[in-house]
Amino acid sequence: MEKLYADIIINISHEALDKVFAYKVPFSLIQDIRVGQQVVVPFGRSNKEQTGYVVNLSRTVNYDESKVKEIIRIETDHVGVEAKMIELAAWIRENYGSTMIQALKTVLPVQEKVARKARKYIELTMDAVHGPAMLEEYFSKHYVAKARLLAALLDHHKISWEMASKDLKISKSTVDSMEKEGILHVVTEYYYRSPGQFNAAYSQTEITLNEQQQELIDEFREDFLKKNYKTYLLHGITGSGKTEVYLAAIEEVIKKGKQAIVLIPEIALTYQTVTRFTKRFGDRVSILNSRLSKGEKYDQWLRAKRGDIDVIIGPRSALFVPFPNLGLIVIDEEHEGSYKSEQTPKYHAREVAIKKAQMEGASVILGSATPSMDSYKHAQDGTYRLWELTKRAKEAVLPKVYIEDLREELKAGNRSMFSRRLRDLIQDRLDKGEQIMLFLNRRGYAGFVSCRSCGHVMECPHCDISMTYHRDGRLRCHYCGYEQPMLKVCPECGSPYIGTFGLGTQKVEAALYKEFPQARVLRMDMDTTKRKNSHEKILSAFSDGEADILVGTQMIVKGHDFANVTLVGVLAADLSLHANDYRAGERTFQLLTQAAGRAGRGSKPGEVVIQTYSPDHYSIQTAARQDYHAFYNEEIAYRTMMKYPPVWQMLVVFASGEDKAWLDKVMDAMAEVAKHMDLMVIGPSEAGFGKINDQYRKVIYIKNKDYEILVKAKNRLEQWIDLNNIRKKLLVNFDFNPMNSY
DNA sequence: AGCACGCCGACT
DNA sequence: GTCGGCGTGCTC
Repeated sequence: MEKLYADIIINISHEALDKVFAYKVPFSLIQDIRVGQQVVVPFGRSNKEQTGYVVNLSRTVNYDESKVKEIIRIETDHVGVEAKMIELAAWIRENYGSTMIQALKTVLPVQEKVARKARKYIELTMDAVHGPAMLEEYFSKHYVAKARLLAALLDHHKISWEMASKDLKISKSTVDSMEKEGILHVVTEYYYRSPGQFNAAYSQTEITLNEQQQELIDEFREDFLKKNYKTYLLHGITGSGKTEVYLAAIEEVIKKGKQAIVLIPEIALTYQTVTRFTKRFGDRVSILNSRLSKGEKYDQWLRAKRGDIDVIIGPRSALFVPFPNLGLIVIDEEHEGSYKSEQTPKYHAREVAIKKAQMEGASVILGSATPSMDSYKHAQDGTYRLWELTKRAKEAVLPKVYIEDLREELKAGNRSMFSRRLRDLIQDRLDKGEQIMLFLNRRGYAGFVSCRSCGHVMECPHCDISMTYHRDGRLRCHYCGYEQPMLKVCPECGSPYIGTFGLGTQKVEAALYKEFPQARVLRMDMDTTKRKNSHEKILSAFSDGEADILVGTQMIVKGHDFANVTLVGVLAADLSLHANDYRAGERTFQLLTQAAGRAGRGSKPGEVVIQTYSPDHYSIQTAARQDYHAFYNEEIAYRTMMKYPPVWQMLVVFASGEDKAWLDKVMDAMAEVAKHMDLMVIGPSEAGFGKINDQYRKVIYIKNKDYEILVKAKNRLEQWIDLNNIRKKLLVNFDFNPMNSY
């Protein structure tokens, strides 16, 4: 039998973990060894037994072969938290395409700054009477390091490890030997860095459920007690009280001594949402978000592992919090694109959650007012249990929605960005002292710059994408950051008539000041929310009535309740409708439905104005009627016809590199490999942005009805890539059922 | 992290 | 010569 080697990550939780060590697989283990397994290996000069994880298997080693040791045994009975995580990482690697190290890094927390969570002290244990005598002895024996340390300890009793090593230049071996002599003691004080910004008062208020909600919870309880762990899709219109259902389900799970993970899109991870959980579960809840430092994140991880908390709330990555006895994973706003990772492995949190729940015996609740096509199809198939909440909890009525055709506005001589109806309604609300939200799916002051004479668009020389005009008079590329001053004449035809087009939030703000000079306007977009907490500040200012109109991008439509908002305007629904990927219709429907749901959350009825150039499009029509089922039926017909997910499955092979000829050659060859597997192959074609940072980019789309077959195709291609050493010159990525366009 | 190796001063 | 503290660097 051939020789086999394994790359192994040693399970010492330290920086040294970030490295693989090569070991030989003994003949007796060749049959059983697999990637992701936990093994015991001899490590270091003393050949101390260490636990490690198999990260890769190969026939060759690139290390001095005489120094390669053999694996001692495979650890089989280990069921620790880490082992579960490793298993999940192995699944992610297989199903999304990445190296085992990349998969492990997504699943295990970064531990590089762990040391700082603990303060180490050196404390004198020997009594003060014997101390000076000991010091004398050290001096006489010329034990300089020991004497130095003891003298300091006699003075201060307790000194920090940092001071001892930096100021006194004491090494660890000195401390160790003195500890053995019984002179001192090393104290490690651990403390949690608490994120602490959501310390809402704990008030054990009973959750009051309406009849519909209660039925669902009864069903959940029954399934849960029978250990019948399912995935539930909770489809509830805006304001139908999905959060109450989550809270009640979590309560059931905690009662049985299990823990819950709550995933929320980062953008919706706000004070309002988190407070509802902290009020209910007090300090047994913790929060993860991107604003936490690595150390803070690690501490939340540790608290979960130790059983100090029952509920963790966070974005996608909170999925990997190591609860000892997981009972439930809730995914709120499950249709959100942010649940799909943008980095390799490009996993979808929903799918990983379901896998994890299956591995650990837990239930999953997916919640949304506008479920993703993928989830709703699973619910229709019966793979998920469909729960529908149809009643608005607080007797609020659905808003009245107007669709305004912008083409008609232009014909009528209205060249403003506000339709006549929207303008009238804004004036009406300003007069009544009610609030308005204007929603725009774009950021920045204005869009691209083009020539009005010849139509030439100013593009980034490195990225093939149009540059954006900024108010400081410069043109910038949003992809690579290239910038240049605004041009005076068109580089193509020399015409001086060049200018900015498109619609940005700043432009809307300016137009509002012009048309409604008395209105107080707040703007919320990427630019105004860059600073920490600025997001919260803007929202609370608006909530407190410090402004009449809130103008913003997507981020204003996510789950914020403002009782006094009675008018919502969508300024250009087409911006998301004509994006060049197959999910554009779905995204537009979701966006419009959510935006419309913002109007009339209080006692006053709301109105919504949707401005568009395509008033007859089904995404816009069905969103206006808040009719999810009608939208689903239209959309699934389109997906079926076009062989798009979720009806068909799609694998994107993306590659980029400097050498265009080589890229072309490799992509053509990979397309051939896929075609030989009898798969439907589209491309290779140039990516939407054919060149970014002087790297050429190409994609291949592979489609099949069966996901498993695409996984096989990915494995075959990975094999081919390794065999031909493709990764030396090209970056190759796999993406299943992509959420964004290439 | 843990551990062994090797340098160097001190003592018999 | 030899003993032992102390600092350094490596671990497949």
